[in-house]
Amino acid sequence: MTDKKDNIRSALLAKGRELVCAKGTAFLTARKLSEASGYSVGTIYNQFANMDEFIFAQNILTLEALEERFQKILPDSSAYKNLNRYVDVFVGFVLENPNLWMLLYNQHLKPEAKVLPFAYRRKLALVPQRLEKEFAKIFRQLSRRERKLSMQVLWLALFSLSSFLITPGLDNFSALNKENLCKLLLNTYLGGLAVLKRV
Amino acid sequence: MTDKKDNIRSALLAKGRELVCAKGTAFLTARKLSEASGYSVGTIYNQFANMDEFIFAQNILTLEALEERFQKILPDSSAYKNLNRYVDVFVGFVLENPNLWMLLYNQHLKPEAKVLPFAYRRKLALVPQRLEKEFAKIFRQLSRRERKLSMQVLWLALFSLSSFLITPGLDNFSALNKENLCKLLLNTYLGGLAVLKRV
DNA sequence: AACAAAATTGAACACTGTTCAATTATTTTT
DNA sequence: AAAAATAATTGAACAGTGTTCAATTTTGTT
Repeated sequence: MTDKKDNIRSALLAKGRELVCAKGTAFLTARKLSEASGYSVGTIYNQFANMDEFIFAQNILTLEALEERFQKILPDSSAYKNLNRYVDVFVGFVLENPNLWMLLYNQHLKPEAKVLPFAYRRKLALVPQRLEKEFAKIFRQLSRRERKLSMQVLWLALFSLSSFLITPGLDNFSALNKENLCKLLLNTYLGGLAVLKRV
Repeated sequence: MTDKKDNIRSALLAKGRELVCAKGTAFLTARKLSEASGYSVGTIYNQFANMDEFIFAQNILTLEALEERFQKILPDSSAYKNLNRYVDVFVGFVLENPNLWMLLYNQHLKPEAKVLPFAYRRKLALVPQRLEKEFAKIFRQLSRRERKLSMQVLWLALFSLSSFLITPGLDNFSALNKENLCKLLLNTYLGGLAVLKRV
């Protein structure tokens, strides 16, 4: 019973993922998911409290897929190189899965979504935590507080910037490819920290 | 006739602005605007091709209000101070008008809105243009191309970060107030450019 | 005053998320 | 194996969304 329930849940998530990837976030509606999956609208609401919860479940899968890519990275002795590699992988993932990432990013901007679900927030926090480890190697002299702050600002900037990477509006910036956009931000910021904090 | 038409247009925009400011972007619907303004739904569509166009007209007003604040700034001899002042005013405006800014920012993330209207893009471009003037004073040695690139990255980072300033999700970052979040990004980035480009 | 032109209207259409009584399927008990 | 109890699934119905357009009302002209 729980088995079958999970199967339906998984099937819905898989079909929903397919829909989003192929046609975009606007196509992820209860009825279209119902049609595509073969399950009725009511069944969707049996498995998920509402469509927002469905999207959060989807976003957790997205973050897990990103984590998998991070885990494949072979660590270098240089923290700078590692950070650049992380950003590379991050941007690569976002650009390869624009619609899934849009689905994720949009949730953050919804005025209703006062507080993001715990499970989702936990998964999301894993990304900057990875960066932080390398970050700490470079800025040992900084106080714990200062380091955390600087890292948070960097991550927020990269994360929010990621939304623009998958927006047609960015196509004006033809001079610079999108991977380098983020790496320029990263390295300039790191350089600034190094000089301003005299590390 | 054109007079009255403009009056309706202005009245609709004013009421819509009121609605957004008071109740949030979700309350800006054709019917609610119709009720609040006293004009029928059809009249709204007589004045604006669709709700998106209404929102763009609204966003242009928002950018003009921001421009007004910029114009009030007394220029300093230090370009660094001027840039900090601009960011101060920018962040201040965003925080004082969170719902209007949300309305603006959201348009950029809509997958349908392939290309933003020319009039809107022009207004939006005015903001980084202001920053660029001060930016150029500091980084004279940089090539035109390099300067433009660095400036674009900085502005994109600040602009995208602005969306987070008005998101409840950012409340975790209690350590740092939101004004300083952006100024930390600004000054660290400027410091990084200065050292990396040996200016 | 009668006509012509323009502006305004709101019911109607197709869509959205969500609910919940009725149906169907499954499990348990007799 | 049949009957009863329980659980899962359904889709019509409700309230909301953007948008259209024939019918009405208002305005301007002859």
